Amino acid sequence: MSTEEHQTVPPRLRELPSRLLAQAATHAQRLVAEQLTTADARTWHYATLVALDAYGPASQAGLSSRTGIHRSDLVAVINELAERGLVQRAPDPADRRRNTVSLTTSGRGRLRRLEQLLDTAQEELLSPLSTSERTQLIRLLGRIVDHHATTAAPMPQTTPDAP
Amino acid sequence: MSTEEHQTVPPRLRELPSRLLAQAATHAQRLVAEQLTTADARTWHYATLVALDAYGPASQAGLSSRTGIHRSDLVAVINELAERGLVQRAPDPADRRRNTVSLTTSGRGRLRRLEQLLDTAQEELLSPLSTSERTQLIRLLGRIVDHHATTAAPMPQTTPDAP
DNA sequence: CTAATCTCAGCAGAACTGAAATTG
DNA sequence: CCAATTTCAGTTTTGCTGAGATTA
Repeated sequence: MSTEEHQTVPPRLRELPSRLLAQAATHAQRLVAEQLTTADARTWHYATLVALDAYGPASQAGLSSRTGIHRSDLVAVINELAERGLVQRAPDPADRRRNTVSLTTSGRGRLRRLEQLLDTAQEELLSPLSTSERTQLIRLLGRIVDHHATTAAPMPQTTPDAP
Repeated sequence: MSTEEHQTVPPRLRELPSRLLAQAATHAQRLVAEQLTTADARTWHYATLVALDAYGPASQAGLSSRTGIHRSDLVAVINELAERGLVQRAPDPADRRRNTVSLTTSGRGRLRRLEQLLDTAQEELLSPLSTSERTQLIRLLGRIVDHHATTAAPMPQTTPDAP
């Protein structure tokens, strides 16, 4: 979606929730990318580091479901993080199909830096809102996302209930 | 952004406003596209028809700023709408660089149909929210979008104030 | 044999860039 | 000569599909 509007836009269009979401998301993505670029990082890098920090070493499949990064794209993300010395990728001795990905010390440090940059971006994004409006917005968005994640949930990688 | 999450996602990630926006926007886009596809239409078709209905015939440049569709992409959109007999494209006699695009009768009828489909999609999207929560969400998103549209406003096609 | 994991190669949609052709 | 409009060709970015190789 185009992010710019310098002219009269029909109100019906301007107030369409799906369009407002698309535009707000575009601005958010831009602000986040601008911040992360200053540290030579991208959003997926941040998501991966957070997941590793929160739950410890994991296989790439595990990281995929914890971050929402597609299994196919994780390869490149881990490559980039490993190049920078932020994570370590080692074969899992218990199951040799898997790689165990773990956070290095400098990865943990980098995560703290990215947290700061992310905070800056969120602050810029939400700057027109008061504190209570921000929490309200987060609550409402969370309800929408939860509803459509659990409702329209398509097949997981491995059908979770079928025998 | 991946739209699926079947596992534990770190709370820090789950509650990140920029991520919530991205996911909500993805769901919104999917729901809207699903509806519009049943009438062989896409979001840009709807936006264009709305703008023509609201402000009357316009050049493609005018439609670009009223809908947010990139000038380059409007060509294809108008082609598709004209193929379906929903708009008419005719050279502007007053300024022969321009095409005047206008809504046909059947275009007006199609717009009413697309309005219904859009309403359905918005209803699905916002179904977990009460009426007052919906208006609250729209208000908050509108504030964010307005702020970043007027604040970070990059150059329009034609600089609007420079002499 | 079936299924999970990692990897790669490539597709599809969306938004944008740059430039040519025409006209003001 | 400069600017605006329409159009086209191509790039970039993103999430995805599909398949091969390896191991459980």
